[in-house]
Amino acid sequence: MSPYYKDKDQFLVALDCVIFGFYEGELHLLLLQRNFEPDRGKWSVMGGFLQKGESADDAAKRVLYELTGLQDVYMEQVGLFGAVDRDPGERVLSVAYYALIKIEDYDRDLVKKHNAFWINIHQLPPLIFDHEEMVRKAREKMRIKAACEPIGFNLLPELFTLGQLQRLYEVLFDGPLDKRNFRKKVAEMDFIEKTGEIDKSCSKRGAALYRFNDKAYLKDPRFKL
Amino acid sequence: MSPYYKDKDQFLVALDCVIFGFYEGELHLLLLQRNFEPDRGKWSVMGGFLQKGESADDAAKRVLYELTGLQDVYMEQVGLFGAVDRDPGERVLSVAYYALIKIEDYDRDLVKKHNAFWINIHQLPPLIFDHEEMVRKAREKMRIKAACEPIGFNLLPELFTLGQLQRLYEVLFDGPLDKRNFRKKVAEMDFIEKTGEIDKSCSKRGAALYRFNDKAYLKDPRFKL
DNA sequence: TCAAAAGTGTTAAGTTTACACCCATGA
DNA sequence: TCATGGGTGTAAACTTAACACTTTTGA
Repeated sequence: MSPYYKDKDQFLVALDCVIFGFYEGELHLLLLQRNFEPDRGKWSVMGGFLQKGESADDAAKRVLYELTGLQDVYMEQVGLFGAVDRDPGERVLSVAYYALIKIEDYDRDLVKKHNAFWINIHQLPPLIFDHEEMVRKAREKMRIKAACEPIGFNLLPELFTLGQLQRLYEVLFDGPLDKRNFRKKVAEMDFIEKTGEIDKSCSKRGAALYRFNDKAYLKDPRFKL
Repeated sequence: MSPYYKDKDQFLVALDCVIFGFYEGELHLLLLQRNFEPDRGKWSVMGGFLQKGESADDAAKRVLYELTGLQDVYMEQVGLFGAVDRDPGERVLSVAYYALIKIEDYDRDLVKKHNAFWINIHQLPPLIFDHEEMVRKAREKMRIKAACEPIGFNLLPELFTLGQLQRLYEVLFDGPLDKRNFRKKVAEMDFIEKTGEIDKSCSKRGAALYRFNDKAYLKDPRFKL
């Protein structure tokens, strides 16, 4: 180490990943029931340690991959959690991220192996350390982003109905939306494309399936629900 | 160290502080021209290293205090900057913060001692490492916050004119505001109080001085410019 | 006397909200 | 046949944007 830095303290740095999924009209988090110490049996978000030679963003992707087998996932940093006693065992800094995943895609075996479960966001158990604050901040940050950028589509399948889309935004913004007003706005966004296909699973009548066209969005990025 | 953590890598952690100030109708940053290695002579934001036994937030306050002599300053975390090669000398993680200070309050001697200068935000020199990205993200985060919470007052003196306030928000939002519309909105916010005092320094005619009443704001926090 | 910033209301345009009924189908 | 979610338009309320002249006073 260069002399300039050599008398400075060094720290363990963890990555913690708040993983959002959407199914059955509800927002869920992928949480681990720890089968290892410390705090065996308690609930936490998925974490791991930063390693020499990897960036924080890469480490967060690795941690997500280890649990879900997914790559190229929408992730954002929530921030650094740096309270001295946040981990009672040892001084550990943690960088929290959130991820939005399509819930049909993840690797069931990996998740089972980690003893992880999808928990409805309205029925969260107590979490270890400062993980509840991480979840709160992740949700808030995601909500703000979702209000002005079309990130919600990362939580939906490739093809989705307007009913699903509306329900997603009702859950994200935590309040009912008017169906006609909602559809009026969607119709104005050219990057939300009707595919011609019909979904028969959600309703008896069947509903038109739509797709988010990210190239069209980049050409004309006007999003506001 | 407990056995569970002992084989994990450890990291140097820096704090970097993007310090905003407002005077002469312009937004400025307090930047250091480094008179020490590495990168002597180059420009950077104020930084320091995290120490054992202090939280990241406390360390950021310390770093700000060391440069300005100010305490109880509005600060927000921008995020962790964790690229592997961000500091070419050594692997150093950095947690960036931004601070909003009343520019008439800081300690001139400390600033001089650190070889720091107020630089107009539109005339920034190249900065070392990833400090330009820190500044960009800090500005963006501050802008978003300033749009829905009354944090701008941290950049103004206790007493200010409506002209100063409007100019501040024009600078923050980077565009002209209509004077009559602006004043109409300010008049609706009961926590922006006319003091009865008159400022004669900004104009020949004199302008009414206002004050931000934070207790009144907490009672009825409706802010939107 | 004039330059410079302070102060003051109204109208048009645009956006948001509220609201109710028919449709197609599987059970 | 009925319960379920899909699909559709209009009018009122509200918000935002545009706009010009008078006042005061120090230089």
